[in-house]
Amino acid sequence: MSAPSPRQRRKDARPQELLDAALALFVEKGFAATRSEEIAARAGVAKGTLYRYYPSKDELFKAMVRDNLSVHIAESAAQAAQYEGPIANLLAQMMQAWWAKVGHGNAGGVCKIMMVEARHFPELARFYVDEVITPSKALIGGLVQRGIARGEFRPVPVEPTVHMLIAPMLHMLLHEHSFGAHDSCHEAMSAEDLLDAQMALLLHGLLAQPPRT
Amino acid sequence: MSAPSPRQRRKDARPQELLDAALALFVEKGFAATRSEEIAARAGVAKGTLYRYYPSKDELFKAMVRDNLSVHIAESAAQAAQYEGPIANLLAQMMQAWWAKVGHGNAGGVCKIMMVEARHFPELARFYVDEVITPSKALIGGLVQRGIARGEFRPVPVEPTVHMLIAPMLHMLLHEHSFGAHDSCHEAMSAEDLLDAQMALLLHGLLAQPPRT
Amino acid sequence: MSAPSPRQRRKDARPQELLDAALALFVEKGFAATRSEEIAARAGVAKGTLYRYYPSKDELFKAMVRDNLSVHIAESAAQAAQYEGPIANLLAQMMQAWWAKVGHGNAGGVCKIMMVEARHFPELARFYVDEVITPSKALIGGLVQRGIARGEFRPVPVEPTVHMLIAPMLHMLLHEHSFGAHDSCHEAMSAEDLLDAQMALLLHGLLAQPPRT
Amino acid sequence: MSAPSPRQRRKDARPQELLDAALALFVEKGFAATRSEEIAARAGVAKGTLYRYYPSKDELFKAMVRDNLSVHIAESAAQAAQYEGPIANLLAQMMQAWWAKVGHGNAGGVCKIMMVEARHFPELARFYVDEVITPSKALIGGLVQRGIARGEFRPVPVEPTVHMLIAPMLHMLLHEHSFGAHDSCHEAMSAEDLLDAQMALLLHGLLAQPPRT
DNA sequence: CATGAATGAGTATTCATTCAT
DNA sequence: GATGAATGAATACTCATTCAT
Repeated sequence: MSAPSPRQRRKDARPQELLDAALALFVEKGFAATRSEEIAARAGVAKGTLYRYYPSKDELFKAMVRDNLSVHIAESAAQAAQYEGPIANLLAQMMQAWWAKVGHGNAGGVCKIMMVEARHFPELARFYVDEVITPSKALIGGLVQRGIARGEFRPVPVEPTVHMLIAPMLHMLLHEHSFGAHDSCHEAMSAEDLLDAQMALLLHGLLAQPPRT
Repeated sequence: MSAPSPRQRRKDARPQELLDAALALFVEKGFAATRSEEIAARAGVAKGTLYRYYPSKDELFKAMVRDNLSVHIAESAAQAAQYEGPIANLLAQMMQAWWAKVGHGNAGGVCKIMMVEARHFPELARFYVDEVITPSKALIGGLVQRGIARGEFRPVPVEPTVHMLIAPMLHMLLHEHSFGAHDSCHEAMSAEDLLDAQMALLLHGLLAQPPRT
Repeated sequence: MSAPSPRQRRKDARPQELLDAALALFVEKGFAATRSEEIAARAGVAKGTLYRYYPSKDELFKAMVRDNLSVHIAESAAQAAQYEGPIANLLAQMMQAWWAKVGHGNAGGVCKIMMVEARHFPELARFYVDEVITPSKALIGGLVQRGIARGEFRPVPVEPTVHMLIAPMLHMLLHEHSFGAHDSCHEAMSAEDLLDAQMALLLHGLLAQPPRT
Repeated sequence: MSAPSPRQRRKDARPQELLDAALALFVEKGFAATRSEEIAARAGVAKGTLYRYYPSKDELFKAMVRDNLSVHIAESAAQAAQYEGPIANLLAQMMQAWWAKVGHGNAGGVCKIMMVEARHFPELARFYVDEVITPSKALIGGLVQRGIARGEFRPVPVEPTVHMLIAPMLHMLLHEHSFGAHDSCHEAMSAEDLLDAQMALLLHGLLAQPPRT
């Protein structure tokens, strides 16, 4: 019944604090170049303490990835199921939402780091494919099919269309994480505007009745 | 007149052999996780021999990247300058050619590894942006503008269109290098067919007078 | 109030233990020929532990030199300032004291090793010149001048006299450290007796009124 | 009967050229810090060629030391045996000659390097003691005794006197080689003048009838 | 539980030495 | 003989992990 002591509160928050620290540092410097002591320090604990929560650097990495995946997919799927109206609008809206919530923030770094470390963590790569990539494609693919079914979209092949919807965002994400400091092509346009324009371009090719330009 | 000795022949080939070994291993395992001795072994020489040709692992990495870049860009630019006819055809053809020559083979790994290691080699990242990314964008962007100018394309904004043309290929490349072993979505379609379909989709949105489907 | 744990006690003693081990080994085998692991082993710790205390072999060397210098100079200077009486006696006494405290023990090895490694550590060489050699010469030179001023010594040139006072001791020191095992000339006379005799000889040339032999 | 070809002449000179290169580099940088390739380069030959003349770096070092020792001792001994006149003059003259021929030039570096590397080359240390140190002491000691016998010197103990005659020169030699770049005390006096003054001081204590100052 | 001192396996790099040409 | 390409033993240093306090 007694309220949790500050110490207890602290302790309960530890795993998440470590995960957050790991996320930030792994994204910034990569897995190999991040020392476990740095992560502990950033989380405000001593080196040894980290190992009370995660038995190894590898396990911490896996936990960090799992913690940052599949956050928004179920959410988006539910949203999509309920939605009624033009699919094109929903797609555009979902892209913007994903960029705002995932792509832009640190969590987007997980996409990059998964790509980088996939070879080292095959188990995690499979997990990522099964839990993130495949569901995401299924979600988008389902929407494309709904669009075709309701006559909104032309009868395009689904898989390439899904790729065309996903690729630009992921590419922007990776590019910013890798060359953001060196390629200042985005001075003229914000990432959001760029996404919008890309979406418009794609939808123009997708819609059965393109808007008059 | 004297024929080069086998030893000499061997010596002349060494740098390229080391570069090839480095490419394969860096792509497969990442920079940090690749031991310099492994590279030497794969090139069929002893540890110390590597250092006769490249003074450090870092320099070897840089040489490897430089060796695999700027090979196809000038080539494509020349081809584009001479071309007369529908831009759409040229674009489609260039994409296929790039995929066949770069994306598919080991050289494509350089794109992945640059993305992965850019943070560790800022100097190299800048080089890559200046020598590869910027020229590539300029080339594609120029073609898009020619297409618009000759009335073939709708008056779309150039930059997002360039992204839409580049992203799918790069995304496929990275995806295959990272999750190829785990994501078997490509069983049904070959990468080439996928690219074709993506291109068709995009061009449909791009062309002033889309073909009747 | 809490007693320091054995571990803590150990930790506090480590730096000195490492310094002592380094002194012994560097003197015995030279800087380059001493492996850092040997030093650690001699101090009773593992390789890695050494690097917790000194960031590199170079820094360990520097710390070791600093730890063994400037200990006796200030002491001797104070002693000299207070002294009243025949300078000759003071000089003789100081020589004997220096030999007993520095020349004979391990600390004397620092003189040898500084001589040996000065080329490799120019910064340290300057430190040694400024902190040890120059003050020592100043101290001895001051005493010679006092001796001349009070009519005890002939009006000899100061600098050569200082050299004549210092050289024999240093020469003995270096000789013992280098050839002690091979040159058994000292069987007949102890180092102390030899020093005494050398001193007597020099003073005989120095004193305005030599003792009748 | 045919005159030796230039190539032959070159070959005959090789060992000495290698020895000279080794001397210069070992003195300048120390044994461990001198790479055998540097020595070869300085002698104008390739790395492998060095090993045709000396089977190892160690052997080259030993040969270099032997080549530079015992050059002037026999000579001086002969000179001393013939000499008639005041011993003090002979001693002063021998010191100056030794400094000019050995101490000053590169050959003097051998004294330093012997001191440095004695522990690593015990066999060489013994050789040095037997061939250089002991004969030198014997030569000087004999002169001191002659001086005493002919009433020129006071009846001083021989061994300490020998030390007092040798130490200043050796000390100057070592000091210059180690701290020459950092200790500019010799600005006011040349080494030769310093030696002269030291000698005068010592002789004043040595002579039965000191000159009136 | 938390800590951080201690550990030692693992790696990049150097350089004396060999030997095919 | 002379060369210099190739070798691999040797070593400084790092950092994930352990465990006594």
